[in-house]
Amino acid sequence: MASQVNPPRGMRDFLPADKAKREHAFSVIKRVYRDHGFDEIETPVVEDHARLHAGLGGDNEKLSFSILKRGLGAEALAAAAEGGDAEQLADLGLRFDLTVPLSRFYASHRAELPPVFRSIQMGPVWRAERPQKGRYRQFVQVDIDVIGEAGLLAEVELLSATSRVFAELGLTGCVFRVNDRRILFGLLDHCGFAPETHDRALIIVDKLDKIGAEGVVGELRELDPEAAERLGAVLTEVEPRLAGDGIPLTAEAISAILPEGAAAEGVANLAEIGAALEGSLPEGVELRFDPTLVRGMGYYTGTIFEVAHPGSGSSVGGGGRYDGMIGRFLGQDVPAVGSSIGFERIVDLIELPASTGPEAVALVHDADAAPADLAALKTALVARGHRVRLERRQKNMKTLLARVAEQGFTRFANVRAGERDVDALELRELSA
RNA sequence: GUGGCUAUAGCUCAGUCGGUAGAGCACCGGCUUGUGGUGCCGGUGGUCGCGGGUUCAAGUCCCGUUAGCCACCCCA
Repeated sequence: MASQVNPPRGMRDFLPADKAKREHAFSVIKRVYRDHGFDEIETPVVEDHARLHAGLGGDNEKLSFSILKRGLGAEALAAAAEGGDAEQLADLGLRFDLTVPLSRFYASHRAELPPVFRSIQMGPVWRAERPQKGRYRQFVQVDIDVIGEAGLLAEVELLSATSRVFAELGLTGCVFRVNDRRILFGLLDHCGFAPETHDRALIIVDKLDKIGAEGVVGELRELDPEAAERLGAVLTEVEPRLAGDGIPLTAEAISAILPEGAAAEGVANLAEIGAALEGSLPEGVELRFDPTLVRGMGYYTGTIFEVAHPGSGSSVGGGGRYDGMIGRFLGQDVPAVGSSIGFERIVDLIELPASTGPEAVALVHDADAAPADLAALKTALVARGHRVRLERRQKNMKTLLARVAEQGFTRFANVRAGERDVDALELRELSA
């Protein structure tokens, strides 16, 4: 095995069939988002090391790849080694998400952008994680964001566009689990958790689907036994509902499951979003309230959501409102909501639809056919709208024809040496 | 970062109790077929992931290492 020629760990090469499927998904996503009024932008794949480590990326910061400064000499290396500070060797890093770069982009170009800016970003990001199924060290993210809209219209636009993407890709059965950070914090307050325990409490609540209500309460007791019991009463009621059909995103259903008077602001927000989206969601997409949805990123301030699909063990998308983040770069708070699609994970779920374009033709020619004749025949067929592939005749026709059929060719013609008339070619059916 | 499984020909895989490696497919050649999707015969191709160790002898047993897969953590 020539392992030396494999791509770097956790990164992949894509063969033509893989690439075709990825491009299909890519084009569907881009078209739907553009149709919904979002504009595509692009930023560099590297950012300042300091900006990537400004505390906005959560755990992802620790997983970022750093780029060595150019022209480092022996003295600089020695100084860094002596100081024990590898950081001073790197001034740039590969981006680990698209949200930090977008915030920088917006702060930089605000004057040239509309008051409410709707962006599309599609590109690779890097994380130095241990690779496994559905998890890579280089992967593509597709983000849309609405910047400058404080009202929930932003959430509504985001969710309706994103749900349409899943529908157009043929991914039925998607469930959007929605929550609001204010509901989470309101609930913790209401149960009596001290503010300084909130972050730790949320991490525990996030495990509900893995360790169950009892497990969560057990861990929460270490923070505050009494508050843990109060929250446990809520979770015990919530848990079976989540396992069943879920909780609809309506004012009645949300209020019914939460303690009276807890997190009114967040409840109203979600209820309005649910009402606004009713009737405009595509078929096969469900909207559900999930009070245990947390999401890891610390920068979320309001609505948060995650997309689940029965064919994938992990989420295929997610996002939320992060009103404080751009202010970190701009010095002035700008409201923002973002949605990210797990491109690699949905590519694994979709099928490439059969081509509906003009027939693709393989010209199987004798070895002694003149290049000039072949070029002329090929050009003539291309001009007629065909996709054309030249294949030199080989001993095993069966293998050759099976291969071109697999590559999407639907017809083939035998070309003998001296053949120059494209109309004389017999285009025969190629069954896959 | 933690743990488990795996690694043999270009591909998919056999290889028993340790005795220096095999099949199918692909590829090449000859014949067959003859306007071509057939069949037969033969051939090329492997530092058994890499490095150590045990042994008279290691693909096989042991240790390390690298990579892949899987679970955890976290995430998309």
